[in-house]
Amino acid sequence: MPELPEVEVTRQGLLPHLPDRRVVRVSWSDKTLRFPIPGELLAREVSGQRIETIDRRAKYLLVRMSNRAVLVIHLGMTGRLGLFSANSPRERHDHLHLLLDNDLELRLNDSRRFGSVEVWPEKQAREMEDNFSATLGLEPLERGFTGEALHRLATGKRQPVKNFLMDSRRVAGIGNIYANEILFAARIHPATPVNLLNRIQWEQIANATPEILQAAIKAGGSTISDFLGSSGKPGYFQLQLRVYDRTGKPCPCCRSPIEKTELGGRTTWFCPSCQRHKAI
DNA sequence: CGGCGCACCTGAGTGC
DNA sequence: TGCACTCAGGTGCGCC
Repeated sequence: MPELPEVEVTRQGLLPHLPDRRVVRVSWSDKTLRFPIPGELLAREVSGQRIETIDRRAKYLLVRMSNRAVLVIHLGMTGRLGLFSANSPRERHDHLHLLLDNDLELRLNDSRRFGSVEVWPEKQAREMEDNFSATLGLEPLERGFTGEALHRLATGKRQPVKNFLMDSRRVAGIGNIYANEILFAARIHPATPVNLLNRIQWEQIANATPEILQAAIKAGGSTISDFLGSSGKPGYFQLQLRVYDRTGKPCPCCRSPIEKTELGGRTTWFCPSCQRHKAI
């Protein structure tokens, strides 16, 4: 569900409210998310601590505590993280609650339970974060995200470029919606094997990616069925989607009907006329 | 190592 | 109204 823009919108929504708040009490459901919720660590490393800040790496939110422990939250397909009045009723599928010292409660709701909650204890946080980050690829909104870097990452690989963009070990934060949109913007067919892309095409991808992601963040993310920002408001970028879930609708550039296919087990949309294997 | 299929879950939508 | 079926924004495992 949430991809980089939705996770970033969540982070930015929480940022004005979390730093300097103390976590008064932590509670959690007994349901297993992707992993069991680490109750003992939450009680020991998070409860009672002050929140320093909230960062994002790939699609993970990193809540940094004053003792240097880190609460790591992934929203999976249906996760939402938001602040609520502490005495408001909890909802079905609320799995984690952090009561803050201003009578607000940070709550994680996740109906499908593909999300995750982990804690890096203060003593090992540094090492665990380094190991974690080492498994993740380039951040699309950071300086190193260049055509040249992408080209280098793809050398020796033959996977379809869409799968490459969605492979978190190479590129962080891009999921199915934005992979489709980025390749449309770059005018590249999603099935093109990465070894066939030339340097101009990598530049097109490197340029289109942050453009699309920033536009989505600005619009508050995409609310397809259930994404809500931390304020409980939906996003509006779905109104700007040009190929995702638009089978048969006219391409915004050439009016050809958008086509649907499957790649890596994920539904894939593209314009058969604007996105050809051999561009330029 | 690379790439694929599949499993993990609930809920919304569709068609009969 | 109800039932059966399909599909969904992610990730990581086992397997070839």
